[in-house]
Amino acid sequence: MRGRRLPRAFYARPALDVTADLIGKILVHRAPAGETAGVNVEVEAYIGESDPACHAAPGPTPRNRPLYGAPGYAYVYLNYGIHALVNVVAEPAGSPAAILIRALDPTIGIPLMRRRRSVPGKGVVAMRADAPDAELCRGPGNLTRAMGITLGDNMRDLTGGQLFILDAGLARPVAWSERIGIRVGTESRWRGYDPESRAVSGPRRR
DNA sequence: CGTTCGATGCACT
DNA sequence: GTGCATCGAACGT
Repeated sequence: MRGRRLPRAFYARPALDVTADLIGKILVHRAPAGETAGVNVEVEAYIGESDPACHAAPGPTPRNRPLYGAPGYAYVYLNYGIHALVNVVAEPAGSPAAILIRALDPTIGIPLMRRRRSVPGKGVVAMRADAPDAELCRGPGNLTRAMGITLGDNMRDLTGGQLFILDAGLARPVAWSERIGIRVGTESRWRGYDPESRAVSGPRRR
């Protein structure tokens, strides 16, 4: 896997710019079990205390602390008591914003991803063995499971650890829509995705 | 095709 | 005690 690790400056920009530029970049996780990686094909921005769907909406709390910190760090939290969801902190420190990674096009470590997904967990059903590769990282909860990303990765520095994002020079088209799965803040079309990828979550399948 | 619903942990009120 | 930035099985049409 060739490419340049995204520097802090990439993340220290307006969240929507980061969101758009994240599509086509490669999320990499080097774990003891092996390396996994995939191309970002679906991401969502959560921006500021005025965004009711953003975890910063209630103001600073212990949980959302990473959002207020420096950009280029991971924000991982437990959702529905079951899924670890991974975000990338954007914008300068003090401006709470994050981009949720919702789907990847798997490129490296596919057997390892398949192995992880095949293990049933708490409230999680094992993925069918005959499921296509595009299903491995389709959806934010599925993606962290396949990549081996856990709550222990919260606040990890994406510019200097085993979890990082690579610019491999891939060009992917970007389409925009409303964010998925939220009950407030649905007006904002802050979901960016690659309309040509089959790994994108949501109702559009085939 | 569509909608409903249970599993599960915890931050926040 | 309430409500999730989910997932997939089970059901209805």
